[in-house]
Amino acid sequence: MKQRVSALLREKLGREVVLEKPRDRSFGHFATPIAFSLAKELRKSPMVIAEELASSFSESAEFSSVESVKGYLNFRLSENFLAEYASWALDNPSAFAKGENNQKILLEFVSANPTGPLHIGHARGAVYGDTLYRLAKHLGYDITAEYYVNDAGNQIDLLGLSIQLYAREHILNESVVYPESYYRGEYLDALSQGAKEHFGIEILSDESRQKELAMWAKDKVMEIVVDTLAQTNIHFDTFVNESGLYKDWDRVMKKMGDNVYEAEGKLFIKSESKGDDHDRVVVRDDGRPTYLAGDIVYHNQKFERGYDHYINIWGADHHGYITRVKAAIDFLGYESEKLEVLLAQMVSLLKDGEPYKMSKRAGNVILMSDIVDEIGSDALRFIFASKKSDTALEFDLAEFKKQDSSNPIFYIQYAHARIQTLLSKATVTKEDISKASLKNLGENADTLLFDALLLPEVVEDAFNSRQVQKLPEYLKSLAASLHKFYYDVRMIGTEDEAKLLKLLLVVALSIKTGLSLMGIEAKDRMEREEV
RNA sequence: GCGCUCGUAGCUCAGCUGGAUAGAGCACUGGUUUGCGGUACCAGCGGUCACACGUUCGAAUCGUGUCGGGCGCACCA
Repeated sequence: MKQRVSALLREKLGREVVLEKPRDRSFGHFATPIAFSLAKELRKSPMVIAEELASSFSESAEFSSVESVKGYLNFRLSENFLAEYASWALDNPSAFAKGENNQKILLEFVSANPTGPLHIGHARGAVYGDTLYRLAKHLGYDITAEYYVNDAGNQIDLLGLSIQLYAREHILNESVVYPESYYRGEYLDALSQGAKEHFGIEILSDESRQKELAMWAKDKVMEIVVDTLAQTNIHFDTFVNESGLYKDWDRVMKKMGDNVYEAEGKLFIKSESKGDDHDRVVVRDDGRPTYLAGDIVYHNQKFERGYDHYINIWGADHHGYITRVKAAIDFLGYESEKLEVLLAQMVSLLKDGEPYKMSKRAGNVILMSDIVDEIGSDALRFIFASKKSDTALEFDLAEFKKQDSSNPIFYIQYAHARIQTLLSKATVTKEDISKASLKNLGENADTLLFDALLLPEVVEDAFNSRQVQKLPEYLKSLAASLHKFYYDVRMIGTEDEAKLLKLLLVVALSIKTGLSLMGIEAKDRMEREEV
């Protein structure tokens, strides 16, 4: 709709025009303050310009009215236009709100180390990434969801060690002296039991076999990770293992040319010349590559695969890392502007107002799977998608267990279910409904119809701005409009039943489509809580 | 110290490509149809949009500075 209006204005004025939603719906469906910016160049008052523009639109079929108020230009879409659009959407539900972009995008997210289960911090990036992914797909982008598996380096050695430590204490009943850093958590129990069965009990105490143990275990951990993500409707198209990338090492270094140099027996990249604080070590003096080394070969491989655009979602604690990776991409001869890094901020949890502490050292990490068990995948997704990803978030678990309007996911689901209930009570046939006209519905209904048809704009805006919270915000307000409408207007058994139900179908379509873009399935009825 | 980021109602957060009286939910107070699920709806209460200066016809939104919170400043990942 908005595109249509924009296009008309562009045609008329020969320039892009800012369109906004008026705060007060009585002003119309769309508005633009264009007259203010024209005032200077035309040397006329904004009021006069707006008047002139308004009258020039009087012939358009798309608008029922175009008015100028205090210099603003307010557009009201015609019933015909809205009705036709809505009918089209109902006839082509799977095409509703879709777009026609064909850019190839590589979206990398989660990429948690395969050394333990996902915790609550990973969940935020996971939900954010998957929501972006769904939006992009819907808009027609050729997008690939990728998980980078850091299965090389210290953390993997540490995994082998940690399993042995755990097994020695709990399976072999030895007394163990713990080093400064190692992993802990319940999952080690399953891993050590599994290792015992797979390799035999000797591997649990043979230090020379730690690597072998770790390489086996990291695949098991990835199974846990993939499983947790699947619980939340998150799936990846591709997984790239860091360990498989080093065969290209020499070739990649050659590509970097003289942006790599040796000093003190180590290999550096000249990242300082690209705005970094100082040059970074890529290979240590003992020959072991650093974390950055892995990212260099990985990003080289990404760019060799040839996408139009790259998006990485990283935890906010990695933001200092962006410059380095971009520097490396430049050195490799690619355009680092094609890489967009989005940061997901920290999450802190409350339960009934009390902080829910997460401490790695004590091993009582809050697992993503625990939260899913506690409040369900839908609520988890909704919470994380509802907040701007780049601000720290605090939320209370208890709020999302409530079964009433204070719980937004419940509220939206209830709106959808309410519509289904009404449809099941209809005294008219499906055919009556689909043939019904959406005209002459009255003002309340027109407003609701317009709100429901806004989804395409919201989807596009949410993706383009990378602000996925716009979608849940929209769904909340659409649900509110629906509940209010339900309260104000009696539908079943009235003269207008067919057309009103058709209107509700449009609302349901929007809600259902919107929820599915958030990885949430719309419900047709709410289960009453047993009291 | 340097860099990034955030500071909007008692709480959790929207709004930020500058635009018409600053929004929602929670909490608190009070209401609601002799009707489709009251698992809902309405109203009230509550704000110097951290502060200052600047740009502009117009600033919560842009710029600079100050204060405050978070994160980062590894040859750890």
